Amino acid sequence: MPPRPSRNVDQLLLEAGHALLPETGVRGLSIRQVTERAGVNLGMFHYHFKTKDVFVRAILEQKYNDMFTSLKLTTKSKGAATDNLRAAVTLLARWGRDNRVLFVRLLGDALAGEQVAIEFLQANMPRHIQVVVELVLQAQNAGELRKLPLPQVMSFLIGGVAAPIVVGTAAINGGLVPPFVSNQLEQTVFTDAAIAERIDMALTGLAAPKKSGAKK
Amino acid sequence: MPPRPSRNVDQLLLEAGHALLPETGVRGLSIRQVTERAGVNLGMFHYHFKTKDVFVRAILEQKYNDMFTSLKLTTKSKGAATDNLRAAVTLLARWGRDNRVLFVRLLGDALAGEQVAIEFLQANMPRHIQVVVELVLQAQNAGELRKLPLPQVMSFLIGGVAAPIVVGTAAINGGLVPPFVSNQLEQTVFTDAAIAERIDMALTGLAAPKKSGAKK
DNA sequence: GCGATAACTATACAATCGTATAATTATACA
DNA sequence: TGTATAATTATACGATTGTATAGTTATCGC
Repeated sequence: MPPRPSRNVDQLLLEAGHALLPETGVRGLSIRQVTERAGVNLGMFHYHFKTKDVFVRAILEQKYNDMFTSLKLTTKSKGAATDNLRAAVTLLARWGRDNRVLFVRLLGDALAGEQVAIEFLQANMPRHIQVVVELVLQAQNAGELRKLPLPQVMSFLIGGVAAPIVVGTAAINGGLVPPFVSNQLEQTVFTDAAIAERIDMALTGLAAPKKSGAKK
Repeated sequence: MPPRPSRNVDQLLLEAGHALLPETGVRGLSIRQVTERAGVNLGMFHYHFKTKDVFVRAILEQKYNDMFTSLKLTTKSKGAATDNLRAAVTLLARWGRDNRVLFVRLLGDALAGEQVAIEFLQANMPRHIQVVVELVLQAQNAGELRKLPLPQVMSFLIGGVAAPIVVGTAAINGGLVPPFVSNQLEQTVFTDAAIAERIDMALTGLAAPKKSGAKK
């Protein structure tokens, strides 16, 4: 029973999908566009993946391995709680920056109600957020941070640290800003130093009204 | 020359558009859906508005009057610069909260590359942002805030204060969170008190390393 | 070389979209 | 009362979408 050998068209399709998805988002991704880019017959899409949902899910699953496996957050209990928190948030923020293009697109898709994007974020984000939550609680219990409501703390922290990356990326990708502003953004907002600075500022704002807070 | 009197179908269409746009966004807005909701023949759409772009622009223009005219920011030079900044940011943040549903949708549309949404935000946002920029510069020159790069300051300030509202709204609208979490969000993130708290935290983080910062 | 079998091609279907237009209707004035 | 005229209707065009399928092709074991 020897059939015709595969030309691995499914791989070509997935590669084209990886290239196109960050540009177009889920809703904007056209099957014909994918097959054309892959240099493959339209029928092969249905042959391998049946539906667009399955295809996108396959792409995101591969993205997951590229993105989330590089994000290893640990809750070590050594040292000051705030320092552990700072370390975790730093890792998370840098990871968001390094994956910002796809990440912003997924956020946009999820915001537009795209189910498959929502599911992906819902499935993969909370686990890592939870690490930060626990570190925040530790820092609060240690008296290093004020005991504000968790949603308030988390959204302020993530908003202050990560939102600059999101809006900066969106502005650059959307062509809203001229190139020299893009460079300025990258140098004053995207760098490790800028991230660290924002984290320090956020933690200072969240710090308990002690004598010396969490200044750098 | 007495013609047939109008039944003001254009008004009905605009009303339907106002109701649907925040739910669907620009791209998701279907002309047939609009006419159906307005109880009006499909042809009337082309008769009154010709194209979807014109229609959406008309809706946004009306929204503008509802939204932006209620936002009057002034740069008064009385009192501490930081206090003026705090007042302006407070107004801006409350305004964002009050218009959050449409606002988040427009952000999503713009993020998805929808031209008409981009133009609307580009045309109307910078003017109000500029007021904050100037107040930040005044506070920096007064030595009340550290002289960090403007993009860093603005994105941190707006991110920390407004991002919680945006993500909270998106989460609620997208049905990502159960109702009791929605209530929790609204009470710990959306209230005037919560906004004021975030602004204080952000300003504390941005404050010059003086003896006493901008604590409440 | 033959044939079984999976890979592949060409094409079509049904739905939805924005847009357009020819025909019909209802009115206020002559 | 007839008629000019704008408002309204019914319908269609062309493009694009995701999905499906009948038929063709190339290969390996025999």
